[in-house]
Amino acid sequence: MPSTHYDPKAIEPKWQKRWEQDRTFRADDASGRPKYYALEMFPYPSGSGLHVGHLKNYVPMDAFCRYQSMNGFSVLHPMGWDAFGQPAENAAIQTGRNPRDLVPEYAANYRRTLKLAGCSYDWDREINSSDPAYYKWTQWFFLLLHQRGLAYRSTAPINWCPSCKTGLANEEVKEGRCWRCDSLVEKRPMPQWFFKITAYADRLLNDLDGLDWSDGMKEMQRDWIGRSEGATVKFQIQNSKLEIEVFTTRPDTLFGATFMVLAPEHPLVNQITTGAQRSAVEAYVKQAQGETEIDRMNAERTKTGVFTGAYAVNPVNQKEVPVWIADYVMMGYGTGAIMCVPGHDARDFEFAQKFGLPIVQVVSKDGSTYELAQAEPDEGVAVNSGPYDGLTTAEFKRKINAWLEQHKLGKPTVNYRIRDWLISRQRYWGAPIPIIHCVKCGAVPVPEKDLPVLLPDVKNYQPTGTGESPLAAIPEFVNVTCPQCHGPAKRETDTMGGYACSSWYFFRYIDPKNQQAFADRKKLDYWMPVDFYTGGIEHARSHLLYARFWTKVLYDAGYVGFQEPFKILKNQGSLLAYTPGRKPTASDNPAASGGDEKILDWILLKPDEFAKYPKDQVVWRWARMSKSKGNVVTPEQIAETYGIDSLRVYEMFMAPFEDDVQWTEDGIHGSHRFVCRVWRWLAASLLCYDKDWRSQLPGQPSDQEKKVRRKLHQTIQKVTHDLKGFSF
RNA sequence: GCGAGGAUGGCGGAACUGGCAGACGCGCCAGACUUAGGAUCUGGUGCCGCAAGGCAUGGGGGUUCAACUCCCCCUCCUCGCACCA
Repeated sequence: MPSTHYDPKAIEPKWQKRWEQDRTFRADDASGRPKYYALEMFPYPSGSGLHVGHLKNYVPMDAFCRYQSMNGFSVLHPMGWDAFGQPAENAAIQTGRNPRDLVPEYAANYRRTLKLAGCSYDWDREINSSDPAYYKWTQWFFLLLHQRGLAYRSTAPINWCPSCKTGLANEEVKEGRCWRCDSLVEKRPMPQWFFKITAYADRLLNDLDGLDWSDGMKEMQRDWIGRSEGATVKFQIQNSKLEIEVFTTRPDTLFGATFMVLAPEHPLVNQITTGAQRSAVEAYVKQAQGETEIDRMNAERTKTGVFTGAYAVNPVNQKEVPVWIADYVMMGYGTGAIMCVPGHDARDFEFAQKFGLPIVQVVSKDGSTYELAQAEPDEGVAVNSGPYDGLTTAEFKRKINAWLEQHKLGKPTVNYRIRDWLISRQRYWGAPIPIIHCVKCGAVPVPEKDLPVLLPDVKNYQPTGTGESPLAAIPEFVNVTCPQCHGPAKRETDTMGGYACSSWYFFRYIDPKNQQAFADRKKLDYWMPVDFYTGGIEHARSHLLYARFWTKVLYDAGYVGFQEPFKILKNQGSLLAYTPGRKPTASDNPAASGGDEKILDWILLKPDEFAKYPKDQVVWRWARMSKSKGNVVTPEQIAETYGIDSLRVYEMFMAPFEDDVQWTEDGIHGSHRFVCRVWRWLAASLLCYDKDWRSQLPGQPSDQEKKVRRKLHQTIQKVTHDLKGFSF
């Protein structure tokens, strides 16, 4: 009989121990029950441990899993560690210790806190992506992609973080800065491995329609894939055999193309530039090279450019059009060259005005011609377009595409914004790329039987900055024989970026100890796909895109029978803590004096600074809870004062799962009182509980009894409805 | 600029397919218990009004017996992308 006094310190350890002993949350592969796979994005273990903000993700899913389990589902709810990659390695570098030693310590700490928080994980399935038994299969995936022609090596200018000293995928660059350290990213040409995610662009786009994800999330992926339909058109250089190919979404405006612009890096620039213009062009190219990505991408900037001296011929009307170079054209998109229609494109209009280039109207609202005060990008009726006058934009596009194709001057083309996934990292802490470079045979994949390629244990793991990973300094690792010709060869020394590990981890939970395959097919068929996935929105364009890509590759190769790994996805809001900071001064903002730092509007005060800082100048704000801001509350603290259940109630209840929550001590106090009240009420009810209640039911219930029963069922209905909607 | 989401008491937020607006928590008010209360418990609490009653879901219009919910216009907020041709 429970006491009417609520004593979490007696209740919670008792049950946590029981769960541990009975392995209550073990997922059964052969229960015969319908399955439910619930997953939270696995964390990278860091030294600062878990705080109550992290639990905002884990606790609601935990409650939901318990509910599903009580409803008869066989629930798979696993946990593991995203232990390879920059986050873990940077943390290790900061503490001056080896990530190999740190990861297990940190993981143990996380595991302890999650158990304290009462989370119902099947710990028998715990995984660690830096474990050779795990990364063997990460390497196997590399080989699978390689075998299917989806992994290739290329020397192209890539994103380079000068502080982390490694190449980065496009998805790891935010506003021109490194995702881990915020440094401005540079361009460096280096031989690197890429995964051909662009080959899956259309499928990644189309299959979004069937997913139960938020509109915002799907839209972010659509934007990132960036499909646009148009045409490629060839322009002949006057008095030359050379031609410039452009991509345009508006082939119907060809008659209004009065000049062309090439990106400064375009390979034809050097060949077409005339003697008179050479020095001006070279100076401009040099200047453009010195600019950072962030300068280049700034749309507010006024247009600059230089005439190459060359002219091209507009294929539809044979008019000569001058060819310019300008940095508003990006080499990485389309063909790196554009035809310019100043009448109907704002950027071209600005450029034409500045350099006195002709502006011709070819689209009209009503079929009449009039003076253009600005570019008119809207669709309409063709004018000044010879035989096409009077056609609507859509008709014109159809006809001109056919004409271009017939005369071999162009063709309908689809372009994507997404680029291939750069996977090489010049860093120690990752899965070695399973490739051997042989002078005779080229890049030879390591035979599957030789996997895993073990990451050597080294003292010095710091990134070198030379463009080579620290592994290049280990002769025993580097010097091998070629698997094909058995001649001397050298191992690839780059490692894979951490996103490789997280692109398939949800498969490994299904069969975490399998040594013959990444997971058993029967088990995959039972458990996959993930029914409900939660995690941070910051992975919208990276992890979630990569994982979908790899799943489709597995499907194509016949390893799985589904094409989408995550049916339902929700992104948790953050936990915000009221945090002291100060207003920045001029010296905090080097940007104002031409530096490259971000402009700051608030600088948080660490606890020691806060103690010294004049109180009347402190500015308080709600800021995301994090160890680095010094505003964390730990689950241990709350467990001590109120008990974990009060914390769990608070985190689930204070706002919808996807919204931010402001952490207040008053709020947790209220949740605690609520839990106390429930306990007291329940304990009191149990005093009058009659086990034999069924036989006591009256044949004809009184009105009072009917009311009680109605209320009971209304409550069941409401609670069921709320839980199913992940609303607490 | 483009795209997505949002706006409900003093505060966080409920309200499923249109059907009693404001669940629950904070705060506030009153009472109980106390030497004491920044503890605990009980009750009350959208706004105006003594009351009857009236007014209320960012603003304006519309559909409907009925609108927080659907449609149109506007304002503001948050997030994402941003010279992508």
